[in-house]
Amino acid sequence: MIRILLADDQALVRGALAALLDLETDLEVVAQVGRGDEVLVAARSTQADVCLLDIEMPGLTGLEVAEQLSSELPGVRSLIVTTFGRPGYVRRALDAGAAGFLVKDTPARELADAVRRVHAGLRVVDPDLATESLMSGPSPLTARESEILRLAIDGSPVASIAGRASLSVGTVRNHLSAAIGKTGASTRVEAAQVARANGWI
Amino acid sequence: MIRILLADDQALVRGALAALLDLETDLEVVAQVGRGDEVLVAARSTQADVCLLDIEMPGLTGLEVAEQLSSELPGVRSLIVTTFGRPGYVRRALDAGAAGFLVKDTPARELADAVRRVHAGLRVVDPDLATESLMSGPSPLTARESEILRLAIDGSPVASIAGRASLSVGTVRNHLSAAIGKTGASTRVEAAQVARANGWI
DNA sequence: GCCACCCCATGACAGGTGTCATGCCCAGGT
DNA sequence: ACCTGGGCATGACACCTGTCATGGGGTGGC
Repeated sequence: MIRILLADDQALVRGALAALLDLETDLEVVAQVGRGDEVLVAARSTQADVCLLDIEMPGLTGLEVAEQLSSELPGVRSLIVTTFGRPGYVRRALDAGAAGFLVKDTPARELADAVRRVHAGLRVVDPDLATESLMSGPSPLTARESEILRLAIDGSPVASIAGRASLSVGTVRNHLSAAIGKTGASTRVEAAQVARANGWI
Repeated sequence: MIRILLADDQALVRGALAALLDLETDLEVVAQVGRGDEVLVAARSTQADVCLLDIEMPGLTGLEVAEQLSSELPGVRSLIVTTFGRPGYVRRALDAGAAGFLVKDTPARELADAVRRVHAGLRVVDPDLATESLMSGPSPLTARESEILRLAIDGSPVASIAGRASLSVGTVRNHLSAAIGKTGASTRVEAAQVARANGWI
């Protein structure tokens, strides 16, 4: 019997996935949490074998949780299950020690198999996504550029970004200009969206 | 036996919801589709009683589908089930003839009840969302302003927006300026995001 | 008919933005 | 020690943007 922990911030999706997995006789959902920072303790106390992690969660992201799990509970295997198939996410997930990566529009019947494969020690990655991930190499952005882009994505003026980043307006403009060049965009907002679409931020 | 049609673009979520609903003895999922424009024919051919509609789908949005259903198949009742609890969405959903509105972070056990209530002819609306929807009145934006904001949300420069809208740059700037004023934002991108968060676009 | 409201457009102006050149500091590699 | 590359900053410049005033055309309500 494979013991599964479900982490997704949408209760309805969480419950539905539980119903789906419980249909399988060799799978058992032993815990459900709605926040990233609740996964570790729940995984420990319920002795879960496999953790299904959404990426976008309050508290910690699924990627951060995967990292936490692989260092704190190396026996537990993480499977990222997320809405967004951003190329960079796959790389970051595997770097974080996740054993698999599925997008939510894979057929429902494949989920149980993916869990079994992950539990058996195999890597499970959406084939389309894997190739796409290899195509669009690693992030070309420096750490600072990524940080500034995250602050720029809401369209706030440069002065506000500079304030939040505790940098001068000129420096922020330079980082943004560099990011705009690297992403092929023509405004900072476009650049931020390109970066997000690629999973670079 | 209540006959249910599921429309959601994420196959995994769709399958999981089907598993959840099929646990109930009085409910039966008779069709699953991944696109908005496939709902009508599927609902007709399977004689569905209740349609669970996600809002964000390729083809047609759930709101458009609800409108279609209420005019073409008045006997079929629509229940909007979506990730985003934007205030304006509730109003638009009910205006479109939907019988209910649920966000995906409601507890899983409530879904079956919601389906039964909708089938019984009752309205089902998330209570928090209902009040929030009443608080933030209808959209203050004119049709043109909404259209321009939709084009502005990706951060493209005004000239590009003007081109796509077949308007002069000055006119676009005026519409944007009006929208910025009405939304309380300070840039067009912020204004577009405020409008999206409120379900105005 | 008149008024209110919206759409479209133009022009002018202040301030914001992206680019570029230049320079300093610091860490890592050779 | 030297060089390279990133982070940080300044200043200058052209261009883009948001605001405002103004005007013409259309539509619906009184």
